[in-house]
Amino acid sequence: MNTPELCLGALLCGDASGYEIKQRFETIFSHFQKASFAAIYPALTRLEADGLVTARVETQQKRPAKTIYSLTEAGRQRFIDALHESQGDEIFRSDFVLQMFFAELLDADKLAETLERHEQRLRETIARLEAVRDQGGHSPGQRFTLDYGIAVKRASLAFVEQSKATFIHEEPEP
Amino acid sequence: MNTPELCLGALLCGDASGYEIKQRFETIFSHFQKASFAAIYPALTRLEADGLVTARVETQQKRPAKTIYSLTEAGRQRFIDALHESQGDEIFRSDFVLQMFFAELLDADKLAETLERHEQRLRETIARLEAVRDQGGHSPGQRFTLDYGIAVKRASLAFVEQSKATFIHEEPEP
DNA sequence: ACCTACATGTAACCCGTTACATGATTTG
DNA sequence: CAAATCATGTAACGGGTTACATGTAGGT
Repeated sequence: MNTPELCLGALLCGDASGYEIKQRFETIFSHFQKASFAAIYPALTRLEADGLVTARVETQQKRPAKTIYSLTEAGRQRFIDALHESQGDEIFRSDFVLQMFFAELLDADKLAETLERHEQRLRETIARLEAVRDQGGHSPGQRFTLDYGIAVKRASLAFVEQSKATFIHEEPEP
Repeated sequence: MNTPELCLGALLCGDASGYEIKQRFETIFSHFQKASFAAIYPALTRLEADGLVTARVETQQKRPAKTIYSLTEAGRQRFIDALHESQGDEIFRSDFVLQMFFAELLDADKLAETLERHEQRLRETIARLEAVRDQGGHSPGQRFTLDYGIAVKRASLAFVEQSKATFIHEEPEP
């Protein structure tokens, strides 16, 4: 799925501006999809030209005006079609795992930092997902994605914690 | 890490042709990095021009001649530097998780197929990683990446298997 | 004074993918 | 006899990123 299609998906959760769509990518979608402003804004312009969304401008006091987009019926259908056509492909690329593959070539310091940082990130991701989950109000599908993310990240964390000793040999403080 | 840098890493495991480098991406690197022929071959040409690898042609009977690349000391150092500079970034994008997020919009059939297919893929990946691991001869770092992959994929599989009942309601065969 | 949040956009660039082209040999 | 494996490459295209540009309001 490319950015325009993902924007349709984001709008299925309710009308939103480009800025707000980006926020959805940072919260509910954050652990399985990404999109930048530079991809979202042109996508929305295009989707409007194609009749898949409609736009209206909302002026605010004390805030810049924003353009709110709504799915049209065609847009809704387009997204559902795309969902059905999707083969469920996944992309995973990890420089962390690459670093560990070549752990023997890393300085002891860098190796320790790498593991530490990765643990940290996993803990942050888990905390963020739990926070979103605990807000409640999710459909079973949405709930699945949150719990799935939490389960997988927890397994990663457990494995890293357990393997740490193999790679890091505590030195007494001088 | 981009394709040229990854090729240096692949060559750290021993001299290889472009074709053989691709095979390394399909086996030992397969669960955390990807590279296509169309990215590898130009990368190798470039690396040679930059003095990071050397090339020699090896003729074979009954097989096309192949160009074997070897890391130079500069190439080896370049890769180690890149490893140290890496922030361990990860990219994960999953259309499967997206489909599950919108599970309520999918046909019962498509939903069942989606879950089934994902389970299948997870089992295949686990089996492939176990096969590579059981060949033995890996450094602790390499071993970590294999075991990490297996641990994470098993957790995913367990979660999907356990959640299946929530989404699929077995209908008696007509 | 400075940074963050809100809000939208463009231009240049990079990297990688898809598809194509070629050709021998082995396996089913 | 078709398909897969071995082996290398190019050309066109597409998609997304980085960086830039602009401006207000509110918090530290």
